[in-house]
Amino acid sequence: MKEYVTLKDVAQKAGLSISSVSKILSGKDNFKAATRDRVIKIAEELGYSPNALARGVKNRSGYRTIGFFVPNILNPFFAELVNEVEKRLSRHGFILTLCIFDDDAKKMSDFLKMLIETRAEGCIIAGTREDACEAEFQQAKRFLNMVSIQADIAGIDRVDVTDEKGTEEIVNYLIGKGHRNIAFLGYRFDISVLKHRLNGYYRALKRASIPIREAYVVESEHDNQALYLSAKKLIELPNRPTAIHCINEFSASSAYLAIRDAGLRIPEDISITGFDGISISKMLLPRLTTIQDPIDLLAQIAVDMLVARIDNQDQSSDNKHIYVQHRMIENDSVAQLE
Amino acid sequence: MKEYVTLKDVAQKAGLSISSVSKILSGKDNFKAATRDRVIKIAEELGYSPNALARGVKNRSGYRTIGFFVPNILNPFFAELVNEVEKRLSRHGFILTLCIFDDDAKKMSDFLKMLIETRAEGCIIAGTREDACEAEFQQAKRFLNMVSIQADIAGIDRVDVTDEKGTEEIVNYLIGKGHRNIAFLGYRFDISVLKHRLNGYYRALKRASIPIREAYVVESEHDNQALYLSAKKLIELPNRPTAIHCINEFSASSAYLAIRDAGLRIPEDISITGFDGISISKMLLPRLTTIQDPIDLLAQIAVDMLVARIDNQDQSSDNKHIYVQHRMIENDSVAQLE
DNA sequence: CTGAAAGCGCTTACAG
DNA sequence: CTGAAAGCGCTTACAG
Repeated sequence: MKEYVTLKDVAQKAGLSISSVSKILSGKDNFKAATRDRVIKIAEELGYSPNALARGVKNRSGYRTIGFFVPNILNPFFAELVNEVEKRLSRHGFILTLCIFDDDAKKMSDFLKMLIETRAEGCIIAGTREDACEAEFQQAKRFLNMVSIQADIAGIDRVDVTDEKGTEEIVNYLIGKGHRNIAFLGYRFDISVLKHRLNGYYRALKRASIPIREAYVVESEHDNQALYLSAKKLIELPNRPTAIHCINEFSASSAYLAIRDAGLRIPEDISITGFDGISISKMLLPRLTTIQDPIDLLAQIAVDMLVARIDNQDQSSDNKHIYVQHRMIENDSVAQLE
Repeated sequence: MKEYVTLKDVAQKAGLSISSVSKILSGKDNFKAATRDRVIKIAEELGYSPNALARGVKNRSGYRTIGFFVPNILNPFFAELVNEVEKRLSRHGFILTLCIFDDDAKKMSDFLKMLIETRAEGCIIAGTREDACEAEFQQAKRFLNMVSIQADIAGIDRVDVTDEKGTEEIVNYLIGKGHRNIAFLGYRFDISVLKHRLNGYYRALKRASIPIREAYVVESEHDNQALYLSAKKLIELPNRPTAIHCINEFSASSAYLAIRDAGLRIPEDISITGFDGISISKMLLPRLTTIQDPIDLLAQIAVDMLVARIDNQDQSSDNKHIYVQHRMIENDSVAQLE
């Protein structure tokens, strides 16, 4: 550890008491301008920098930090979310510390522990797996203000997208275009958001009396390679689907790649739809028909709810659960059948 | 601020002294198993969580944090970098706190101040603007171990990509394909990395005795929209370039969009090249010919250098400057002229 | 096996 | 206008 100058050092050099220097340096003056200026100058010369830890022991006059849990950051959805959340938190004067937990429950619980011991003010949890660290999070509620963005943690404020309705709408749209062999790519049973999206898919099929085919619902890890292989598996099915709805655009982009590599065309051979509305998917050709969710709104609501809790403006004991409305964007990745 | 249980509370309930409880709870025992167990149980019941700030005042037995400065996180290059850096730091037992500074010098210097006051162990700086907060960074060297990734800060360890050579190589390649009207998209004079890339471009042109056209070097802010408009400007030039080398793939993707929207084809009407090798650019169709730089290596070297400084394994007073080798990836975005 | 005391760096009533 | 004293929550020699 590097050497730091303390109040004592400054006081010594200035020939004053520690408490006087403390008051001067934190602007709680009543001192002669001359001595004040002198002290400030000496502090600067010596390179004094207040010890935020010591300060923080007594009163949290120091820095206010918020932890942010994201499953990964390679999916641009989360990168955009981090961007929006950080921007807003820093505007409120908070520091963001990031935990990219990446399916590692130990990492999550270590980080949570650190937030508590370090007396952070709160945390935001995005898209965790179901019951990952559930017990730890429940305990942490006593110490930390918490809100979640599309994550299933009981008893905290929460903001969500209309996942089920959104998926239902776009699958309905596919059905309206004459598709009946519709696959569902990227499912993971342990992520609650995806359960809702899957439900939307089921509901749409049911309404149209289309039987559910197990082979059409493909589970997959959420990295590029796994998604690519899952898409490939779908394409090679004896009963190849005419449309694939992807649980998000990160998955959709892998599907594009797999379809292209198989020598097939979108949408002539296979139609594709997605979910999220992240900026990179504008790169996809043909343009992707998708469900857009407003990432900036998710971030804004989450941060506002959290700040209201921290400031005690919101003291209600029942939890908010806010749904943010999706919007369908029709583009060129879906063919009309027949 | 939430209520926390202290050692005193535990001691009281256990009928022991604070110091005894402290020793027991931090495992520095010599106590009867019975009393130890009792204390641990009481601590748990009460929900005791040690105050890391108080601990940290004396000795940094607590949490070790590293600050990471990135200009933005919407460019997947930086998202991937954050991912790699975070993964490695957490493996070394460090917490990452993130500053997305986004051209905001005030935000940078506030964050730097916070790192120092909070007694962080070091920081990593990626891709800053030239002389943004130069003075502050120089001062901070006294307190913080620092390394940079492609950023120009005097007197610290540094890792870079062979930017100039890489750009020269790919522009040479374009020239070899018969191109002479080659534009350079996405330049910003205040980012030193881009100066090196621009130099590579100039050198290649010079070697082929191609005169430099000012209109072909387009400055642009680095967000999607600005880049799109800059690309558009290039396309509409009376003397339209036959090839555009983009300073990175984030820019290239905007160029793709602009070209497509103008009703032109890649590479038949305009050839495109990029720089970085980020995963999303695999989505581009036709596949982008580009210079790949190994992001994981950049992160690894930066973290290793930083950790060596923190652990005092590296005490050398002269700074390392490591170059990581680029690699050209030939794909389908460049046409052979004539 | 357990505790009293001093100290980390700072702040904040309370005096003078 | 300035300082002595107590305290924040914890740790660590030093005693016993």
